[in-house]
Amino acid sequence: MGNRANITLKQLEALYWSATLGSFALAADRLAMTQSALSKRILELESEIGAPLFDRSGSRARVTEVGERIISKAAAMLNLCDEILIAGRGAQALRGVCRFGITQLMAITSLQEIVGTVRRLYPDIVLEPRVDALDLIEDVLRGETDFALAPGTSLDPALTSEYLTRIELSWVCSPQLFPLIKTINAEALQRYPVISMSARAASTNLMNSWATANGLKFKEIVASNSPEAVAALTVAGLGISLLARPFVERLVTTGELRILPTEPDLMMPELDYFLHWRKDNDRLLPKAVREIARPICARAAQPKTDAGQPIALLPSDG
Amino acid sequence: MGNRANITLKQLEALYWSATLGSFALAADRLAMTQSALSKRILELESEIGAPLFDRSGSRARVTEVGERIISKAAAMLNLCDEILIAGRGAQALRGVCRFGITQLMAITSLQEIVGTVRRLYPDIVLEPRVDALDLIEDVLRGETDFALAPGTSLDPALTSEYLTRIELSWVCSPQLFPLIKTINAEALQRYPVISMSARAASTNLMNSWATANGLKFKEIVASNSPEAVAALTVAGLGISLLARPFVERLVTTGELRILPTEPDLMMPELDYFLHWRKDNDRLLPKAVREIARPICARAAQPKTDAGQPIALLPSDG
DNA sequence: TGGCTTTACGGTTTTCGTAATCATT
DNA sequence: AATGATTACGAAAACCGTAAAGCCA
Repeated sequence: MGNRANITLKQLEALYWSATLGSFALAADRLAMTQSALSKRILELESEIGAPLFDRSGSRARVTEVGERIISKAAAMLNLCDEILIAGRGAQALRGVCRFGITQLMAITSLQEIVGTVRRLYPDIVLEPRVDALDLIEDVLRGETDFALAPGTSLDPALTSEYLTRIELSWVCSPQLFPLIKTINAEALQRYPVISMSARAASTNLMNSWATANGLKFKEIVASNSPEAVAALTVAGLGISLLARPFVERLVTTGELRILPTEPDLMMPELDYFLHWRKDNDRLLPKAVREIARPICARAAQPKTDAGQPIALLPSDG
Repeated sequence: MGNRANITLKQLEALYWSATLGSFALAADRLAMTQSALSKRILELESEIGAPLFDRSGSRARVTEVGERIISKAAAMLNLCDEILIAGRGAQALRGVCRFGITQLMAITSLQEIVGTVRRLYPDIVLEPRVDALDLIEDVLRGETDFALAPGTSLDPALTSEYLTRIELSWVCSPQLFPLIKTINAEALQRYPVISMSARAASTNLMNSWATANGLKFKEIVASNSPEAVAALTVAGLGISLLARPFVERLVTTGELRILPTEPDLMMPELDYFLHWRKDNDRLLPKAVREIARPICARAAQPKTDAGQPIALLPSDG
């Protein structure tokens, strides 16, 4: 008699996700179950453990100190469980959902390969890429996503950021405008409106600091959160815009956009992409997906032509 | 959908015990459940893992290679589960059964203190001491017991044996015989029958090799597995016997037995006690009990008088 | 009020023990 | 025959979702 307490792996998984997401509702969503069922699981676990794991005094449930100490052990157990499954069925047995943030650029250049590789190596993993330009890193920190493929860094010590690749930014305009501008300088920026990304997008920040550093001023006419929209508006000839080189490559080859040379002393800094994940996220499944995404993203966005020269295939019209 | 496989801690505990005991029946007994229920748990676990964990071709189920790889992970998970419980309720929360082998001598000198200490530190641990003189180490190797407090060593590499204490053996006889013998030598052994423990008991082995080494012969008249019985027969004056010093102390103080001096060149070797446990038994609960038993046994059997001298409180009668 | 958590309740699924069956020595 | 593992089945317990109720901003 009097054997092991009846702690369940399901309970521990509920604890894990409730803690990392900071909310029972989100955890229930992630675990594909009802808030009510999840709440009962947590309550039951607390009764088994004999101490409250969450502080419900606020509007959202916050993890207690005892809970904090337990979470790492719970995560280790869940990982061991996955390892057991792998020992029996092979690595292909990894099963579950991996949610990650990715910029539009990376989505265009690398997502297809990521998804394909994951499907091949781990057919039972379900991917949930969230394509966005904003808050990708914050989503990782909040636990919303398992990792992010995004430019820029964060100073948060809870985050690991691993360098992936450097992306060139290019000023582009429609072919109609091209003969009127020819090159980016103070005068051109004065004359033609700039179609930019949202203020919080990394490329916009970069553009602003570049402009400030060079004493340039420009008028912004649109701030969309979608690079596709910015590109479309630029194609329509409404203004010039600063976009990632790999992103505009396709439109340049079709002749819808032209790349504007920059005067040498106005060289635009480049955008550094990183793979971001929470240090405490050492679960097997997201780790496996990260390992797949890392080399693909590092490689796919490299300039495909030689020696970092600007792409030399502008169809010389006009 | 498609989340973690439904592996259960109960299933893993069933695997753990079935493997270490090498039998579903014994494991079911230890887990206080039916063979049938345990069999179903294992079957279910195998279906989750996707590979057979036991080979049922023989009469008893034997662990497969896959099973072997999984067991250590399962044990780690069970330990983490205990640690979680401890993090919530404190070390006192350790709950379960610890079964160990112990010799009669250690049972008399130390068991009470072991049980008392365990009850004080871990009120929910149930102890099952198996008092016996035989096969204590084999029981550990088979997984029947979690550890053993026993003399002698084993060469089995699966076993860890840690030195505890050295026990002196004394020749004793009844007070009626004492004036006729006075000292142990070849003549005395020729004349008086020896009441000994079973042939497989450590003290008997020691006695035989001692006799051989010294070219002595004696006639054995009883071979009991109970030192209590040997002592009783000796008290009754049926012969002389060789018993552990701490064991006969009580009977010496009551005057029921007398200790026979040994001639210096016939010094009896001493009996070395060890704490034996299986290397792969790293579960928290038996470890906690081992840590308690170790110092108690190492201390309690030490000679309580100074300088290894024979105890000097023989009531000098007749 | 609105988002989030807990409680109440009914129906489904899982789990367990008894007893019978199968297999190996 | 005897020991040990599996199957059948009925009862008990656990689990989940819907719906209603509390609770904090």
